[in-house]
This record gives sequence, structure tokens and C-alpha cells, in this order.
Amino acid sequence: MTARFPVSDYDLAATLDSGQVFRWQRSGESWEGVVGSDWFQLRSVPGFLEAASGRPDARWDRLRDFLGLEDPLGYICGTFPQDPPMQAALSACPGLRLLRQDPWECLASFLLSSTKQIVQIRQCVDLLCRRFGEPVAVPSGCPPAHRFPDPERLAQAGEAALRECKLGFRARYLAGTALRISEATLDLESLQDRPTAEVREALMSLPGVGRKIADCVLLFAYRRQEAFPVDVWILRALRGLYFPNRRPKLRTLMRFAETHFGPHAGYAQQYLFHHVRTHLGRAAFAKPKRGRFRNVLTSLKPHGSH
DNA sequence: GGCCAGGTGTACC
DNA sequence: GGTACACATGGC
Repeated sequence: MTARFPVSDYDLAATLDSGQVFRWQRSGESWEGVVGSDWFQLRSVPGFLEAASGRPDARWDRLRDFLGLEDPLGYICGTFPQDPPMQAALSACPGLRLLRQDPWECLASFLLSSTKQIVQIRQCVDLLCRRFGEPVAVPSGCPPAHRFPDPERLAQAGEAALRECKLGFRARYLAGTALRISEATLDLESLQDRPTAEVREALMSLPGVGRKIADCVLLFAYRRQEAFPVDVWILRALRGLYFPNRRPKLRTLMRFAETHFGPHAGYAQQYLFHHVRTHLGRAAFAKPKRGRFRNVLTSLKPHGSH
């Protein structure tokens, strides 16, 4: 029921609370969440991560995969550019890791993310799991926990029922995407071994999935560390930190990111994202004129691709 | 009460 | 090609 994973440089809080995953909860010194069909409780002690499970035959191998323990973090961070913004982000949150998520849960979660705050995404994901997810075993005294609902279950539930989980206009996207997946028009498992560009194109053919969400799934689930999701935070950060007084377009910034941040650009992105969100804040960057900034993430999806 | 949130789809020019 | 706006809901 318990295990210890030897690891150094693992910041559990930064990792589980940096907007990669949306249903891990802090409980005192521990973090509680579900991986696959298993509830786990995690705790950081010097040199180790300690884990407890909700049942004797828990899938420890899946937890190990999920945690990204095998990443050579020192080496990866060593490939980041030596410029001041990147080094500041790096030293602000040492031990931040990329997780390896289940593609469906990751895709469905980020489908809900558009123009929502992270706290609201968590709320929606929680409602979806409570309402449609199978219960999993938890130790007595712990609040109930659930699997993330299958595509089949969400497709069957339909748009109206999904709307009741406060998804708003995103309910149509989730229902449509769940249907595509459950009808096996698109097989998420088989994408695992396909080239990154092909995976991205396949994901972007789904309703409600554009470049940004596709890149999140590429990075957080398919572990393509070259994927560099650009959301409003990263956009502001790149402009403010690397191009002050200019106003490069999104495409320009994406080309810049592709080369500037190296082969593990996605990792660098996560450090920048977490740093600006937790330490610098929105006020750190000049607000653009109304009506321009909000819409700058548009027009990356090829026309008529769904 | 108004602005904004880990965007995307669509209708315009 | 690009630009503007709708889309639901809630935190601050």
C-alpha cells in the first residue's frame, strides 16, 4: 500500500500545481489524486517521494510513469538558454517536472480551458468526474475519488448534461470530441508512436482543439518536449521579457521559441509559465490595447479541417 | 460592475 | 491573407 521512489530535485507542489493537471489536491503535507483507476497520496521527503495507494494491487508502474521520475532534470535544464529571463524562471522553481498524463484526460481537460481560469477548470473537471466517473478505492475516512470519465461515457451523456457541469460553450466541443474518440474515428493510443506534426494535425481536426490545446496534449501526454504551447501568459511573457517595446506577432514568437529554447523547449515553457504566473503576475506586463490582445491567438487552425 | 480567464470557430474584409 | 467578435461562467 506504500512505496518510496528515490529522486532528487522533485518539487511536488510546483509540479502538481503548475497548470498541467487539474485534480490533485493538497492535504496538509501531502497531495492526493487519481492516476488511471488508482487513488494515490504523495509526500516529499529528503531524497524520496513517498506514495500510498487506495488498494493493495495498485498500478505503481503507472504512477511511476505519470510522475516523470526518469527525466534527467539537471541535463534538461542545462540545455535552456542562458539569458536572464530563462535563468530567473529556472531558479524560481527548481524541481518542477513535466508529468506524463493519459492522453484522453489531458485532451478533455484542456478542451475546457479556453478563456477559463485554472481554478474554474479544476471545478469543471471535478464536476465531470463526480458525475460521470467510476468511483475508485480510497482509504477509509478519505473523501470519495473517481476515475476520469471515458470518452464513451461523455459522448453518451451528451452536450446538455455536460453543460450542467458549468462547461458553457465548451460543452459542445467536449461532446463532439468524445464522440469522435468513442466512435474510433480517431484513436488516441495509436497516435503515441506517430510523428509530432502528424499527431498535432490529428488533434487539431477535433472540434474545439486548436494549436494551443494540441500542443498541451503533445507536451503533457505524448511527452513531445519540443512542443511549446503558447497561451496568453506565455505570449505576454515572451513579449515582455524578450521583446520589450516591440510587439511581435504570435507566429513570430512561435518561430522564436522553436529555435531559442532548444530541444526541450516544452520544459522551458513550463518553467516560464509557472514563474510568471506565481511570481510575476499579470500586472508585471503592460496591458495591450483593448481588442487586440484577446484575439491574437486566432487563425492558427487550418481552414475547414474538421 | 467591468474586466479577464492556459482559445477556438466563424464571418467578415 | 488578416482581423473582429461570439461563445458561458465565475473570480477578483
